[in-house]
Amino acid sequence: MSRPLSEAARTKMLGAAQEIIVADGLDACTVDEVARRSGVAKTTIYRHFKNGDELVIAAMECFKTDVDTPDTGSLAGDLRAMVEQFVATLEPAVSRRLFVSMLHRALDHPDFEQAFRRSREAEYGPLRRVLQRAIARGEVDPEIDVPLAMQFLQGPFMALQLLRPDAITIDDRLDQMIELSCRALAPQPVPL
Amino acid sequence: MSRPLSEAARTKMLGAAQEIIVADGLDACTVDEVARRSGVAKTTIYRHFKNGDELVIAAMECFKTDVDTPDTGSLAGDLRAMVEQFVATLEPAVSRRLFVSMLHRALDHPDFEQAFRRSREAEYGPLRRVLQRAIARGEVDPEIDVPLAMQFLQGPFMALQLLRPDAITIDDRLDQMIELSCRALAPQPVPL
Amino acid sequence: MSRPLSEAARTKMLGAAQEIIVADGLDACTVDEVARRSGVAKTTIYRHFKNGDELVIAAMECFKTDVDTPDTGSLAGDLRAMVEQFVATLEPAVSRRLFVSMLHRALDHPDFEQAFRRSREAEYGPLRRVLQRAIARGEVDPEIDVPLAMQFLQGPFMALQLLRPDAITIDDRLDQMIELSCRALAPQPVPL
Amino acid sequence: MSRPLSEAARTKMLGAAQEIIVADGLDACTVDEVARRSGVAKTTIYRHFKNGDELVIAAMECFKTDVDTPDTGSLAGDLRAMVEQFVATLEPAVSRRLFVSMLHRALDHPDFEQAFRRSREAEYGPLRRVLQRAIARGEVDPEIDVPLAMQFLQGPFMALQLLRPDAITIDDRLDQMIELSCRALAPQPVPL
DNA sequence: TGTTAAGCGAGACGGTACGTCGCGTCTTAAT
DNA sequence: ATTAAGACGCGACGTACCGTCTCGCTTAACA
Repeated sequence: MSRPLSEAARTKMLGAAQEIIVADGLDACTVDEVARRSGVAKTTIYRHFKNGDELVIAAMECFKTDVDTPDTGSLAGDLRAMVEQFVATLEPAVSRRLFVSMLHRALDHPDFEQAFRRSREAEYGPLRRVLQRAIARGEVDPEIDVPLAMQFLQGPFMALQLLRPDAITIDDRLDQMIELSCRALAPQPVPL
Repeated sequence: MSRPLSEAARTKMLGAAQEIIVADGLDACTVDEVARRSGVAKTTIYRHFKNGDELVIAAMECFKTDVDTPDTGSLAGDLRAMVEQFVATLEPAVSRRLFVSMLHRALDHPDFEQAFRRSREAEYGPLRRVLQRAIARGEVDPEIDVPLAMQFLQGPFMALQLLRPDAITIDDRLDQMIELSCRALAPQPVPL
Repeated sequence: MSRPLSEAARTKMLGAAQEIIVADGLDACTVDEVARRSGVAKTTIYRHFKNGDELVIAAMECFKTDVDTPDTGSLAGDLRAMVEQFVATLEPAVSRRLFVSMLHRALDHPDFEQAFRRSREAEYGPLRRVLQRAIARGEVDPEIDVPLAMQFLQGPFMALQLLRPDAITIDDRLDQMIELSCRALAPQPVPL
Repeated sequence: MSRPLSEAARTKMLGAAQEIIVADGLDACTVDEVARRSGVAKTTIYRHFKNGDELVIAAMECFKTDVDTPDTGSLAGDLRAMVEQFVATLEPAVSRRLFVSMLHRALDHPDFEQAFRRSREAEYGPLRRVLQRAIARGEVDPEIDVPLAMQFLQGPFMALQLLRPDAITIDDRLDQMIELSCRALAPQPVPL
């Protein structure tokens, strides 16, 4: 019966939060700073979110974009297309920062843990579809354990993303990696 | 005419720092807390280390243990042995925390970035030797790009460690993943 | 063609305001609190008064009671009667609070300054009449400056009211004070 | 055995507090503002004073100056000298503000009540001595109740200070009022 | 008797102060 | 000179009010 929470205020504060996150990282995204940058009063922020963490999590959710399910006709092509989309969506250095920061916060804060998990799920569907199509095509061993295979596919990519400060680039190295992954999952040749 | 830095104090503070790190994580390891727990004065800490980060890094270095180079006769066996040693060295949940925290700090602090890199290098030698023996045995494609192969071996393991809150356990899943990794690197069967 | 301001609402809010003022003092009489206690919405309050100050001032005006002009036949008797009426009108501790609070607000807010002045003028008329009758009776020096004498009469009373936390009581001290005041205003004996 | 509270910090914050008080009044003297103006951190202020009220009270105490006991040979002269000193010490408009504000805060806060009382006691000694000398000289009725007389001397002056927004000035009005006060306390002429 | 402008209740909004916490650094006093 | 203790500046936190503004419902005056 009373005045609803202002959508404008919410937009402004989430916008500011996202700016801060992209520019200076998750840890710079404090309630005070969001209030300063957005012009929204701190009290108002606390009306929308019960604490600073919730604000940050909400801002992070906004980064989520729908992940397409490519269909290039080959597993390698599909994987490459997914990486390309990933890279196109967010500056690789930024996404690396965010990934690490989320992982870090998730260590101690269940809310972040869940948010992180949710954010990863967006990729699971497309990847699973890609994988299953590859199985159907006979590119992948039909007896493979799908969750395991998915984790296996993500692993080298994640190592690349995390351990290389220069982050991911679309290059030969990536292609080689994808090729190795495909080979691992390929149906075993029947031993003579 | 002056007094050398007390080795006893150094020992106490590093010990306390390690205790804190294992028990509550890297972020709990502040100068204040180390002073509290060790009984060593903050001033003293700052005499031994130019700032809190250095203290933490020094404490982290102490965790480093020599990584053996196993020789079981097969790549899969060697990899498994390495994982087993890794798991035996430090509680998996703890090592996961530390890995993530280091990664996080490395984002902004070059000192941590270097420390992190150094800590990883301890594994590179043994892993490289294991890999090269496998090449010699003909288990791995001799034309493989070694750095790439290493990243590829570490990747799935890292994904397992990071994305599973229950951390790594030695089980079938691990074995399967090792098998996939080996298969990825195996020489290509000569097409008929 | 529209709806007039509700008299009922006005009554409720002024009533609540007065209750608060008497019970907890002027500073507790905020728009929020009046809204809470009266059940009238803040909006409505602001529709009746352009701001909280006006509400408070209006509530204060309601306390004003006509001050009688006593006629006991002597200046001392009249003064005492006035004090008695003053004390009977409002709990001394309360009137002390209000006096001080009004004085305080008057420091910065001209509206309160005027309200305070108006509230004091209610006493001026009766006091002036009492004084002039005393002059007529020969109790007071006919050449006295009337405004000065009035302020002089109020002074000790005000000191009593302000500086004694236990506020004013009708007692010997008061009688003595009145006697001294009368003596000061008495016609000077002609020096021989 | 540890580092003592910094006298420099204390000086800076009290100085800033006094500046604020004189310039903008007691109510503008908030912890935040003192921190801003003095450059002293808010936390440090709370190390020196357990809350904002204590800071304000401490700042007020600094205004206290020794009140001289004049000796002009007549009660009227002494009173006038005291008023002159009072006026010379602090801008009348400022002292009026402070007086009212202190009175106001004293209503609800015992700490301020005591501070206010203490601040007034500085005048009591000199005034009492002046009064007693007047009694000795025969200017004042020797059977007078001293506390009553003092209140009586202060009262008209206080009325002047409080009720005149233009505050006190040294002028005829003041002289007349002093004369009335003296007359009130004068020994009663023996009735024939 | 239906329309409609305004009153009305509820509470969101921006603002400012509060007092707390934890950090890394710096200073004193004592060993 | 080293140590212990803790003050210092900084800045985020979350809370409490304040006065104002905005919503959506209701109601009273007019047609």
